Amino acid sequence: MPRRTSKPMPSKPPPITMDAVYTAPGYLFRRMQQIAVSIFVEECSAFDLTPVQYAALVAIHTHPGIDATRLSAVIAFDRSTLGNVIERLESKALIERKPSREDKRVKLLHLTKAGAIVLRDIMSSVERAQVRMLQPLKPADRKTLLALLTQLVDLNNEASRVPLRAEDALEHLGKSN
Amino acid sequence: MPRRTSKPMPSKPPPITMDAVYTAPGYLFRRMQQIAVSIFVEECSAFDLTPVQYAALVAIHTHPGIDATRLSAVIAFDRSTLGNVIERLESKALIERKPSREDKRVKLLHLTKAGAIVLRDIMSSVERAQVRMLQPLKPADRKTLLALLTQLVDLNNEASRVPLRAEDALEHLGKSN
DNA sequence: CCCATATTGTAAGTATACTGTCAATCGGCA
DNA sequence: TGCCGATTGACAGTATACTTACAATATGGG
Repeated sequence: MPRRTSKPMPSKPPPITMDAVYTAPGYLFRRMQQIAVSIFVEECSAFDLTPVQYAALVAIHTHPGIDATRLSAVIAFDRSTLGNVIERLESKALIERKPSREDKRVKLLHLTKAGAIVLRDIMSSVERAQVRMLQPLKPADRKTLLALLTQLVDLNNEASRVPLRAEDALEHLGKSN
Repeated sequence: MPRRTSKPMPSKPPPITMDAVYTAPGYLFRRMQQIAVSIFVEECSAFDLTPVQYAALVAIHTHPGIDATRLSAVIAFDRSTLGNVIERLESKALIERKPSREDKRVKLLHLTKAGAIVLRDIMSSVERAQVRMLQPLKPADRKTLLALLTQLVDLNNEASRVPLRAEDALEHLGKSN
């Protein structure tokens, strides 16, 4: 009697169903990202800031005088993408870009007064959005998911096109003007 | 002695650190999505298909003769976004769009021979990509994460701008030509 | 049967998120 | 010191992902 496991026969591939999409981690990550952005934008609609713009503001606040390349490493964005984000934040007068005196290539980033105020005021809305994303889960499950996700993102850091390099942010200290 | 919890004093907000970004679920979802796309594209580079295009191919294969609006509900994409995706798949000759006889507004979608072959051949690469995304976790943790994520996406379905409506796919049966 | 209302695909506009490429500039090494 | 390779910000090009708007078409109620 031919045992199924004896020799790897050129067996028929399984039929393709929607499960090939619905149960794939990649699909779930994409869906969850869509949902997260949607919730964020809704909660923060009064501030007209996207999640990406918020992250950039926080990073510039935390690292005043950082340049665009280092900023991209600190929040794990592509340098090209970040260029546009910075432009929009500048046109909304939330940040300033001033040329460095020591390196004529770089432009140093600072929050404006308006930027600091917006950042301070948006925090509670952001917090509400973050809570809402996980709300449907039981509290213990929220912790579990967050822990596993943190772990997975960290361990997969190098697989990303733009790995997070939080340490890079420190390099600009001591240089700047 | 003034108890901290007695009356909601106008207390100082906590200082803003990068943790306001790094520990936020929304940020982790975005990072994980970046990583997932990166791994998918890498594993499937031989096929020149994006994750979104792959999902569309599977759905059209599973629901031959579906129209664009119903397709968007089945894979939870925006209708506008899907228009461009369909265009690209058509220009690669992986799908066909033919006008319906009963409703002059709709265009019915079918895989071409080439599309069916690409879909069949890409499956193993897709599978490898999905495995790689979760690889860094222990097997038990992979199951936990996947279960929680599936649950969360499902429970948050309505929070998304384009909720998944898998049942919609059935409506086109019995109508079509 | 006719018209108000809804649906369908498409298009324009904005915002990520990448890939390249490029000129200006910088830094280290011969 | 002078040049070569690396870095920096900018730009062009592609692909999601959303918004609003619109014309063509369908449908149901009066």
